[in-house]
Amino acid sequence: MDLLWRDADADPGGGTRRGARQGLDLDRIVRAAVELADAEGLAGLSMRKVADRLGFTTMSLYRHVPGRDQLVDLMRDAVLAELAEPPGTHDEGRGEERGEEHREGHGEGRGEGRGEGRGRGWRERLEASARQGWEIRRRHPWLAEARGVRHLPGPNAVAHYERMLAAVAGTGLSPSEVLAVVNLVGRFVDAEALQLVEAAEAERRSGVSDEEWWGARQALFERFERYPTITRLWEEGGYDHPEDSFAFGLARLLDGIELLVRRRSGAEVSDETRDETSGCRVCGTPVERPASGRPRAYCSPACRQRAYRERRAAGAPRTREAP
Amino acid sequence: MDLLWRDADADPGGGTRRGARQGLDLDRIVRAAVELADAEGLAGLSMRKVADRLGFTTMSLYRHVPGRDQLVDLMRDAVLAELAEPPGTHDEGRGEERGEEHREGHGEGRGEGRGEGRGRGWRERLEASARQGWEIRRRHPWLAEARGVRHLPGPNAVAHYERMLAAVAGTGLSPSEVLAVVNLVGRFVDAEALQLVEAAEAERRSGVSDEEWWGARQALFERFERYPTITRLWEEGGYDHPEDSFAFGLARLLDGIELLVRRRSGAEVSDETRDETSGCRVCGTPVERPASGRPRAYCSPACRQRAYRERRAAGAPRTREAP
DNA sequence: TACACCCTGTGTACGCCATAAACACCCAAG
DNA sequence: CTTGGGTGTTTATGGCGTACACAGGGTGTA
Repeated sequence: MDLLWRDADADPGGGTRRGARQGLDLDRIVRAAVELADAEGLAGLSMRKVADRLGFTTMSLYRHVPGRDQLVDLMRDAVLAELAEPPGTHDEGRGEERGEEHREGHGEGRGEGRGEGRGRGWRERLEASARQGWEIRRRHPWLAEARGVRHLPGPNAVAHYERMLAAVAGTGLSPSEVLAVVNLVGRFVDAEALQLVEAAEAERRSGVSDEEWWGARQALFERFERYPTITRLWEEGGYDHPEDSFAFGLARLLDGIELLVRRRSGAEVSDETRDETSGCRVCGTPVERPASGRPRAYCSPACRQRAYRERRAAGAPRTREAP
Repeated sequence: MDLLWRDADADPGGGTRRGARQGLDLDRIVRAAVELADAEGLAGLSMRKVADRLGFTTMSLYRHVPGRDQLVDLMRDAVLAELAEPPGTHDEGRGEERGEEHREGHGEGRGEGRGEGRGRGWRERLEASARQGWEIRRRHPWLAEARGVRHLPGPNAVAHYERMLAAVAGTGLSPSEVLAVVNLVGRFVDAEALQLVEAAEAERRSGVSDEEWWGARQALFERFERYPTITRLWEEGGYDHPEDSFAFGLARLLDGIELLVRRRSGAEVSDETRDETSGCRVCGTPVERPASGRPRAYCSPACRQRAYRERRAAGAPRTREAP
């Protein structure tokens, strides 16, 4: 914990920090561990291997890190630093290389959205955060494996969390709903990344076991005659050109969340929220914008009326039980 | 693999199966292992402990099971047998006790839906499958942990998979979309269960480390002053009465999927699909049913018109390429 | 300058894990 | 009776995290 949050504290540089050479060092350890985990997965990470990689004995690590679990916590946060700032906030040019290739598929039809202004749409921002998390997990798949153990959030993790919350906080959802939404999306990203790990793992253990694996698979698919739907989908080629499961899932998820947001607010939509939503405020049906005049907010009189009724009735956002 | 799928094969009962007492036995091993994992999690499962629990030496297990991984595969499928049949298909009353308490919150407003007929709604069926998976994972949280390793699906897993696919297959989505939807929901259930494991794990390691843990938490929350949104949500009580994260997530997910289904088909809605959707066929807005006469299918003339236009334009249901 | 101390790195050791290999037994088929 | 396979045991190997005692060197103080 102290180690995780030791940013502004201590470390004034006055110590023995001289030749910068052979001293073991928390950062060196963490960096070596990250490299190792990148290459061999979290299961392949051992104190021994980390120490070997640095040319020290195993136990030397324990002078700097309490134990393996805490090392993983540190690795997690070290890596999460990569998304520290969505490039474009102070921090004069340090010239890092950065991958920066994302934003490839972009879900479904839903237009690119021209939101550029200060507020941007919550959906756009939430999606961006999710994609950032996804990119990081593609570079460091073990991040997803590090779930399940005692997970102390570091400063970078919290910062990312805060950013996601901030994106959703302006939607008019209740506090607990905001949290639920962000957790949901976060878990989705992790779950998706876990699938990556699974695939990588399978690939690593390839070679000898691969034929056995595919033999089993083959035998399996022969048994599948009993399962009509699987067989049909197989024959129709559903497995040949699979969807991009991350993009697909994210789109569904955001659609579902958007529906909730619409249902909840529907009414007091300030213009900031408004110009990013692309459909009827009530039901989400895409609504054709007239050639001239003010763009329509509802797809139909029925929806407009419904919105009015809700505005009348609801008043308070039903968040907590009123006294 | 052979072990996993050894259902209808062999085992005619003609062997040495006599006193039914002290022989080690695959089923006994698997059962003991499941008990152990239920109690201590997958990490606490070791060949030694399983053997000890049965009163044999460690190595004796290897006479019946190739290794730990395969044992886990067997455990998984053994446990998945609990959802073999969604109670109500032949199988004369065996009088199992069964939990059967679910269906508590049921998402949001969305009416109970009276679907009882043969087809039932795809959403209802998919949701039921998801809840089944969820219930099983609440009984056996290690199921979620067993992801990530090489995962050979057993007959029960495949049966469940088939059931979910069948639920979605009638929606008019493309084959790859059907697969993506089912995978998405399946992963969601697992991810949600993983969170359970995490909590349980934290609870198990309680006692001494708990104060340290909460101490850290406390110190953490003091740092949170830097994060305005987190602080605000905290102060507004969002963390005090959290949403049921499974129910919430599932509702969002299904909403998103339903939107896709509507967008895809929109048109040729056969009556089977129809009487389960509770809202406007196009936009999903809840539509009040008139006191007398045929229930309305659209919330507004606009939506009716839109449906008509799409019906004109689309023609074929675009599910598979027509000859 | 001398002494003490602490910080860091090391070596050894323990207990846990999965599993390979060789051995012991018992029952049934030849 | 011999023989052989199924079954359980013993012993051993190599990997893991980490506790503990120790060593050496730089530093603060006398």
